[in-house]
Amino acid sequence: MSRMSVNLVINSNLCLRDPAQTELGRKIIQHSVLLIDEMGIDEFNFKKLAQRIRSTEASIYRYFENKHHLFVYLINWYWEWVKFRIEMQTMNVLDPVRKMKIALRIIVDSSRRNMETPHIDEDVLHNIMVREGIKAYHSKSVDEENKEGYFLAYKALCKSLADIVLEINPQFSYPKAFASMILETANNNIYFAQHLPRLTDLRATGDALTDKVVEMLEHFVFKMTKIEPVTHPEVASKNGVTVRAN
Amino acid sequence: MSRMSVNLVINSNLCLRDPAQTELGRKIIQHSVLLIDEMGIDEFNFKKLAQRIRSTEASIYRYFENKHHLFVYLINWYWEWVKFRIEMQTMNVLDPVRKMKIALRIIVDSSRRNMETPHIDEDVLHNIMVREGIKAYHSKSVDEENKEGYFLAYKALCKSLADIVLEINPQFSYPKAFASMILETANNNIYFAQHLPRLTDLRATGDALTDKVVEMLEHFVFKMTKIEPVTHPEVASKNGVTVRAN
DNA sequence: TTATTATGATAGTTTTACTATTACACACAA
DNA sequence: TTGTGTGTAATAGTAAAACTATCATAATAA
Repeated sequence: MSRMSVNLVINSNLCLRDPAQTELGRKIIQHSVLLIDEMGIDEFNFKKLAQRIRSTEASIYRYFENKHHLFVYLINWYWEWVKFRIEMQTMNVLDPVRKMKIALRIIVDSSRRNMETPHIDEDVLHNIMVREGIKAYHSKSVDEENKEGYFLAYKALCKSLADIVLEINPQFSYPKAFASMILETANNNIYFAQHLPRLTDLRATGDALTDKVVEMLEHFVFKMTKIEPVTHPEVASKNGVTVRAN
Repeated sequence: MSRMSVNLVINSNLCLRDPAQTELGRKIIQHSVLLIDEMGIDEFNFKKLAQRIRSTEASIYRYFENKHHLFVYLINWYWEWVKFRIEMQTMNVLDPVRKMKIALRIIVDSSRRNMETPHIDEDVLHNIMVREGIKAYHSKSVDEENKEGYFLAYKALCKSLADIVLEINPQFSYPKAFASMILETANNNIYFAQHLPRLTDLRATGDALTDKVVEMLEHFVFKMTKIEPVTHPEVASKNGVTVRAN
C-alpha cells in the first residue's frame, strides 16, 4: 500500500504566505509544532524558532503576522485533518452507529496509520491540541477572528459530528451543543487523566487511555441518543422509569 | 433581610500577601476583574492596572508574583464562590434531583442575589470565567501549579457535583468525567451562543440564555442518569430499545 | 539578460515583565 | 520620646518579547 500525501487547505487569512509551498515554510510549521510541544505556547516565540531552524525572526514574520496566527494556523490544520479523516473513513459506511464509532476514535486518537504529511508530526500536534488548543478560540478578539473565518474548520467538524448524531436520532434536541461537548470532552479527559486526575474517572496512559476515552464517549453518546437497549431495568424501575408502547 | 458579606478563603500560595486584608489589595482585585473583562487577559498587565488604581507596578508586585498568579487567584475565587453557593443552597435539600437543579442554575448563573463581596463584581468575574477561565489550567506548567494546590477549588467543585450525580444514580460509571463535562459545557455554551453560534443550538442572550443553558444541562443530566421517564417510546422502539423487568 | 522573489544579516524601537532602592507616612510599643 | 514594623509611593533600571526597517545576496522566472 502506498502512502498518501494530502495537502490540507488552510484558511489563507491565517498566513501572509503559504508555508506549505516552500522549504522554509515547511520548516517553520514542522519545528513550531515541536517547539510549542516542548515549551508551551506561552514560552514559545519566533526568536527561539528562528534559532532552532537556523533562520531569522524577520524571515518567519514573512509567513505569519505573529505567533497567535501561527498557533491558530496549526490548530486549524488539526481540525481539517480530523475532519478529513472522518470523511474518508466514514465515506461508504451506512450505519450511523458505526459511523459514530469511527468518528469518535478519530477524534480521540492521533495515530497516523492512514495518512502522512511529511513536515507535520500529527501525534505531537495532537498533544498541543489537547493541552492548549482551546486557547485558539478563547480570547477577547474571537469576534474579529471569527469574521476572518479562523474557526470555520472547527465549525465544519462540529457540524459533521452533529449530522451523525441526527442520523442516529433525528429527534435529538441539541445536536450541535452535544457535538461540541463531545469534541471538548475528548480532549479534556485526555488532559485531565494526564494532569488533573481528580477531574476524570479514567486511569490509564497511552493507547489504553485512548481506548477508555473512546469507550466513555460511546457510552455518553449512545445513552444520550438512546440507541443502546436499557441494560439495567432494575435501576430504571427504581427511579420510576416506565416505558410503554404508544 | 440583611446582606451577607462572606470572605472566601483562597489558596495562600497564589498571592504574596492577602489582598482581602488591605485597601490596596482589594482595589487590585476589584479593578483587575474590571480591566481583564474590558481588555482580555492577554492585553491586561500590571502597568495598566497600576495606572487605573493610581498606584505603581512595584506595589502590585508585592501582592502577586505575576499576572498569571493574579488570574488564577481570581478564577479560584470564582470556583470557591460557586462551591459555596451550591453548599449553602442545597444544605437542607434531600431530593438529589432538586439538588442537581439548584446546582446547575448556580453553575450557569452569576446572579448575586444571595451574596455580596463588596470589592468583587461577580457578574463581571463570571464573564471572565466564561471567556478565558479555561486558560487558568491549560498550560505547560499545570503539573507544578497543581502541586501548589492552585486547582483544589475546581476539583472540590467537581467532586460536589459528581456526588450529586451518584446520589441520583449510584451505578453511574463516570461521575467525575461527567461532572467536569457539565461544568465546562455550561461555560462553553454561553460563550458559543455569544461568539461562535454554530457550535451550539441555543439562541438567546442574557437571562433567556441562562435559562436555556440550564434547561439543556438538565436534559443532558437527567437523560444520562436515567431519572426522567422515557417520554418518546416511539423513538425508543424505532431504535430497537427493549425494556424488560429482571 | 533583467526583473522578481525568497532569504539572510543586521540594527533598531516599543512594550512587557519584572527587580532594586530609597523614602515616607502611620500605627503601636517601650 | 525613640524605635520598629508595615504599607505604599516614587524612581530607575534590566532583560526579554514583539515587532519593524533596511540592505545584501542568492535563486528563479520572464
